[in-house]
Parts: sequence; structure tokens; C-alpha cells
Amino acid sequence: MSNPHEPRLARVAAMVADPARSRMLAYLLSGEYASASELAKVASVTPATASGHLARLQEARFVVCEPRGRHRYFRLADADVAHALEALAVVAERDDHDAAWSHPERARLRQARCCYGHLAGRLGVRLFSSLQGVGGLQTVSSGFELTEAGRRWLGDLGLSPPEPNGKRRFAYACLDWSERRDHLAGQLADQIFLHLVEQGWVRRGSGRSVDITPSGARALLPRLAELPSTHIRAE
Amino acid sequence: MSNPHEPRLARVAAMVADPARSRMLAYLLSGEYASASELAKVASVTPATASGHLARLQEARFVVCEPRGRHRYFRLADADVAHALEALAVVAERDDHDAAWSHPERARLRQARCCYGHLAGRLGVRLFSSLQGVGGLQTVSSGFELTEAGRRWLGDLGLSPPEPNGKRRFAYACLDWSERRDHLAGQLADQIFLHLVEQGWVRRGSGRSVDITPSGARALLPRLAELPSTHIRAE
DNA sequence: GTTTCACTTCGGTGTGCACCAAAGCCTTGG
DNA sequence: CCAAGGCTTTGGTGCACACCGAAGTGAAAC
Repeated sequence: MSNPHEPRLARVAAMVADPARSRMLAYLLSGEYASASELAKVASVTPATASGHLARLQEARFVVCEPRGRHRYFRLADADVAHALEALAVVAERDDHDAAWSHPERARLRQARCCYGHLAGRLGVRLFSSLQGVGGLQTVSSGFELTEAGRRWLGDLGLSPPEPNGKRRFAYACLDWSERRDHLAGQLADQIFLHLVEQGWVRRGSGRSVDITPSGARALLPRLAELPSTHIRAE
Repeated sequence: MSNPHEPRLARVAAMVADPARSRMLAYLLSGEYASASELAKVASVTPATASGHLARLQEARFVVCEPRGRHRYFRLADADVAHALEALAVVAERDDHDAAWSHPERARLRQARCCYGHLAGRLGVRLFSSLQGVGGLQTVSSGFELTEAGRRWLGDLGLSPPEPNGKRRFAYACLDWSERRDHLAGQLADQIFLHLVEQGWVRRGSGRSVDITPSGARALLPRLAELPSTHIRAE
């Protein structure tokens, strides 16, 4: 008896268990800041209610707040929280996996989206897959390091190979809830995404969605590996 | 507006948000079956209450049930659920990270435990680290494959290299909530754990805890890499 | 200064749900 | 057949908390 950690687990999950809060959190998975009123809107509650929720999320260290004048901007507290939310989303999605994705808005998200600062969705998975395909990643205990081949491949994309910075994990795999395969996360992934935006190859849409521009389709897509035939659908 | 997936996320989290259910789920993370009354005990509720919880968990596909005579045995439904629980545990633990581990029972868990059929904790992380250290793992898009060196290393441990079986993911990294580093999960990891038990090198304790036997300490530990100085404690 | 606007605090309402005891169901064992 | 035991269903209680409107705070804009 006595699971040594239990009330905590429930308390953490309870933060996500409310519909309004879960909508806020899912929205913040984009990795960007959002004001309190903006979050009230996505959660479909009044500012009063949103304020209460945000206070609780903050106290539970799910989000952090940055006051700017009379606005208060919130973002997810850290990558652990983002990861937990993604993992819950995987479970939430598994039931009616394609049915859920038939909505046009969701189809867009599935194509490409950002996930707490890096790229996810089909595009994110293909990028990760390509980098692996050229032997660009080497596993180390904390995740991945770039090989010489990986540096070259990124160099061909015009990205000067970034150096690991001690603070954050450099690169690691993150399970993608729409593709059910890994994509790349961490400092390296953030820089790659930033670079793609700077090149004008992708553009951020509303919320978490990311669009591939025509020039991106020309310059980027041909370099990426195709994914093996969609999912394993057998049961 | 309109997070395309939101009520689902909340519903999934709500399953974990109740203390009694979270205790049951944490208990089931051991990967083994547990009877309804056993789960009632770990959750500290009456059989009636437990029955209701289990019905809900089953309906949400968090657990599956296998009736055997007048007993009903439950286990976690799949690895996705286990992964989500672990990810939540990471968030739950981050606050008072060492304070929480000072309890003797938790310290045991931290040393070695099983996690949905494979090995976790310090021992699990060291094993993963060792296998990587000899270049035994090669990243592929679905996780890892064994290299020739990896097969040799496992062979030295007396384990005939297992073949991937199409149904499940063969090997992938799983974030360890006590060590905050990855350990190995998937079919390969399950077989390794099974082998260690068969050799009498480790023994399952109560719940999720796993003990290293004296013979295991002699035969196994010298082959494993030491972990780099505990955690990064800097803030 | 005053007004405006973003946000929080307060008070009160309502609902969902966790809980248990007791009774019922169903399987095994004698 | 009956008895025992594991589990579920039912009914009723109580609490936690999500919600809103209205009033309050505090910073910016005028």
C-alpha cells in the first residue's frame, strides 16, 4: 500500500481537468504569451472566472505571469508542463483518431503547428525523420547531439549549426499527438523553427497553426523525407 | 478561438484528478494486474466506491478488465496511458524534488522500480545509459533499433537479442520522473527486465519497487555506467 | 485631474460527483 | 442445494468548485 506520491498527482491533473483551464493550457501550448483577456476568450468564460483560473494555474506552477502595464501576460511554466499536456492529448486523441481530424481546422493543425516553441505535426515529424535519415543525430543520455552529417544537412538549409547552451536540453524526442510518432524538441528544434520562419518558408497562423508558404514548399519540402504510409491502422 | 480539442483533454485529465483514482493508476503503473478489492485497498475506499471508479476508468479506456471467476483483474489499457501518467508525475515531482525523495519508501523506488513492465529509476537510467555508451542503440523514426554492438552487449548479459514484433514499439525513450533523465521503454525493455528477474539479479518488491539482489550487485552493476554527478541543481 | 481599460475580489447560486451503507447479483466451494 | 465471498447497484448526504454580476484596484491615456 501507500503509493508514495499520490495526492500530488491528482492535484496536478486537476489543473487540466477543468474545461476552461484545459482550453487555456492547450492554447498556451503554442509557446507564446497570451493576455488574461485573450485567455478568457479562448476559454469562453468571463474575465472574472478566467482570473480565478489563472491564479490557480499560477499557484500550481503551470503558468508564469509577466505583468506589462495594465496587461498580464501568461505562458506555460516549462517544458515539463508542455510535455505532460501533450502526453494527455495523445490519450485524448487515440479514440476516434481520424474522425477527430476531419474538421478543417484540425486538419490544418495536423499538417503543421508549433508546440511550445518548436515544430510539430506532419512537417515536424518529417523534419525529424529527415535529420535521422542522413544520420544527423546521435543519441546521448540526455537526448541527441548533432553529428557532422547533421550539421552539414542543416548548413544546406542555411542554418549555422547552433551550439548547445547549458541551461536547456539541447535536443530530444517528443511524441506527436497527431502523427503518433516523434518529432524533435529542445533548443535545437526551437532554433530550426525560428530559422524556417526567418527564411519565410513557414508562417505562424492563428493559435498554434503554422502554414507552409509557397517558397517553403519549393525550398523546403523537396529536402524532407516522405513519411512511411500513414499510420499502422491494424488492430 | 476554438481550440479544436479541448473538452476531451479535460475529460482525460479528470480521470487522474481524483485522489482515489490517481492512487489506483499509480499503483497500476507497475504493469501488473490488480483485483478490484486490491485497488480499493490502495485507494483507501470501500469496494463500492472503488467499483464506481473502476467503471469510469474502464469506460474512459484508462484500464482494461479481465474477469477471472469471481475476481476482476485490471491493468492499464496501454503504454500511452502509462506515458501520460509518468509525464504528470514529472510535473508533480518537480517542486520539492529531493525533499519528496527523502522518505525511505520513496528512496527505494528511486533506486529501482518497474514502470509498466520495464525498468525505471536509477537502475533503469544506468542501463539505458550503458547501452548507449557502447553504441548499442541507433535512432530510427519510431525510436531505437539495436546495433550489432548492442546485441553483443546484451549477449554478454546472457540475453539472446530479441526480435522486434510488429505489434508494439520496439524501443523508445521514456522520461524518468525520479531521475529526470530517459530510460528505455518498449518491447526490448520489457524483455531485458524479464531477463534480469530470471537471472535472479533483481526481484520485484511490493508495488512497483524492485530490489537488486546480492548476485545482481556482483554480476550486473559492474557492467553498468555510472551516472554523471547527480542532477543539475543550478537554477 | 478624469476617464478608460485590464484585471481582481467578493458574494451567492448551482451542479457535479465522491463517498458510504445496504441490498442485490453472480461465481465458486462445499 | 445452500453458504460464502467478490463485486456492483441504489439511494442519500455533503462538499468542492465553476460560474457570473457587481464592485473594487491600479495603471495608462487623455
